[in-house]
Amino acid sequence: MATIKDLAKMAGVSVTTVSRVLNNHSYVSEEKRKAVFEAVKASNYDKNINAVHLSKGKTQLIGVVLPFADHPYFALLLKGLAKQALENNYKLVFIQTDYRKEREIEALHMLKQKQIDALIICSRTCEAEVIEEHLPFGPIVLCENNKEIEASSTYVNHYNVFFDALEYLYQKGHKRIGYCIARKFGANSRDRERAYRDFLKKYHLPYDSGCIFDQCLHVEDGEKVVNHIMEMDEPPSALLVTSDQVAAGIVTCCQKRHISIPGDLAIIGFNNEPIAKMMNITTIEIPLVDMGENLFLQAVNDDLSNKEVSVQLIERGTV
Amino acid sequence: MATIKDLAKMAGVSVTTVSRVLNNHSYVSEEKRKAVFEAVKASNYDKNINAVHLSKGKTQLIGVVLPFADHPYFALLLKGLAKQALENNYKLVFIQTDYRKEREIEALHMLKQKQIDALIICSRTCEAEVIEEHLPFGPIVLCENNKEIEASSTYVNHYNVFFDALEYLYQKGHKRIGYCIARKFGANSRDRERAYRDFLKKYHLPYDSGCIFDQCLHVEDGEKVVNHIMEMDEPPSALLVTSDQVAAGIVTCCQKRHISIPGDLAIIGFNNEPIAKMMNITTIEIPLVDMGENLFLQAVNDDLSNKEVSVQLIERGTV
DNA sequence: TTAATGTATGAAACCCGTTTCATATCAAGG
DNA sequence: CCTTGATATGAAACGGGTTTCATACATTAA
Repeated sequence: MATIKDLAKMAGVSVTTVSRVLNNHSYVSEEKRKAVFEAVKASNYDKNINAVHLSKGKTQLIGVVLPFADHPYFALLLKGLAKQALENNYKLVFIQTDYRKEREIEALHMLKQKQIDALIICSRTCEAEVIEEHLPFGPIVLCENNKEIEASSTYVNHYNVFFDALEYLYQKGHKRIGYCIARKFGANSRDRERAYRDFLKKYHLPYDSGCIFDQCLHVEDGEKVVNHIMEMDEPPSALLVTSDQVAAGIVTCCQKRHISIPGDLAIIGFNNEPIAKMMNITTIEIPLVDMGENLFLQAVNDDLSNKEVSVQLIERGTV
Repeated sequence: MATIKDLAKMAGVSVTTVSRVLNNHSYVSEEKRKAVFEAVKASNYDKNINAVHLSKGKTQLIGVVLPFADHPYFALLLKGLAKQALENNYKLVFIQTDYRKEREIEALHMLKQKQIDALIICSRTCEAEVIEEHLPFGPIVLCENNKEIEASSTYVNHYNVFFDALEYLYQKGHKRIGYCIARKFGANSRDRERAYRDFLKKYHLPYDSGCIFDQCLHVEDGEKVVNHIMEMDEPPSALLVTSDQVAAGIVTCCQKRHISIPGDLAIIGFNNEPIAKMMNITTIEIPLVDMGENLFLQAVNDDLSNKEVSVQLIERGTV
């Protein structure tokens, strides 16, 4: 491949002038500009973008950390991220962690190594301190309600959302409510557990860890939950299910087993995924695409901000 | 940030020696090796990876072109890609095209600019010639049955698969069969249309463009299909649906409308997505994660290969 | 004893752009 | 006529690594 030096020789100008032409700087005569463009065409020249990156200290690359993409929650966040990346002339580096710390650290490392200009962590596994250590190397944006870390974030207030949803079910007469989450120890899960405990305390209801189902992510996990519930002495009469995928699985499975919804079991899903509409599942809509877009913008605008997004209960047929 | 020069000064050695230590080359005395490591620790040094990229002419970055990730088909491909990327110490650059040519070209451009070492195109929109033009700049891997382009590929033989599926339905007594696809003009869709026409010819059945539904991607598109079918004078008795998402939408919608499946309408889905199992949908399993893995490996091993993967009909309750 | 080989180290070239700085011309303003 | 500012251009430094080449000493084989 030709280099900028070759172009300079071909066009009979200095490399500086070539660079100026290629970057649309002013103060270049029309004559030389033309000569450079002709050389570009003749040699099928293209920049070695790595030289640009090195020189500028920027890569127009933003890292995105998420456990996996084959779930609507992350796929929709990613969609929003990708949309803004495109509009702002950035590319995304996709870092799939499977919730493994070392992979998240690898992503942080890319920031330190200047391979990416900023890092967006859609779901965190590392300790807060590890994140903080890397803050000097570039913007890190989080998708959680975390005031402890000095970083921008876009998040759902899962404490409030959960509490409100529990209240809603309580008003509908439910006294024994359970919930399904993806993993026990995420930041969001902890907020939800706090809300759950506070709710139980408020109404003097007993806490039963058997009503909390974790590892619930995909449609097929709904079946596990239903199987489990059928074996319980005192099964919950209502379930908060933090993904409509799982909610859909539960509803489908209950149909097979002739468990009436909402009669025997009420369900509130999350995210308002398309399947929730199709299956008439009551759900809490989270504007995931918007959140993705906002996360991206926070990553490139380096002033700190924390944005709480609002969610909406969509009442359908499962409560 | 400290540079390799600073380290050299601190450790009292040359930059060459520092580089050797950092890259684990032999022929460095234990004494100097130690001195360098101490300097690294003391200065919290890390490489500027862009300098490495420029120097080596490689970035350990592989571009992935796909229209969007919020669909199991692409999300699962991506999962396989990400798995192998991790194992082989590469990162993926995620390029969402929404099937827009200019974005695909941008991805090809990244290859020319050496920002990525190879490009994997999961779903192509550009003309073959555009791809071919970029072949000199690095490996391009395709996810389609294309012998015309001199590139590696991993693909499903959609002609055969479609033909076999149509035969299967024909043996079950269906004479009027339709199908749902995502977009009319992809490579896969053309193969399928050929199979469809050949099948009709073989059994002297009439071709009716009204039995072909495109823009079918998500669950909610299933509803559109059902609405359309209900208004047809001669509706198909069976449908090949190239995504279980849509198949699930159709099944759900038919339940609401009291259309019996498979009685009034038989359905064969594609991909064997989890929802197909939950909803007992007959489907053709495509090993998407494996395909993703293979695509990745083809991208980094630069010898050409074309791998046809085999699929499997999973008979369940919708035929 | 000598030639060949292995070990150890550093100077300098190289990868390929961007940017600063110096220099020069020309037109407008005072 | 002189100063100032806009226009135009190029040499060289810079970003920060990797790699080639040259050199030197210590072994080892012949």
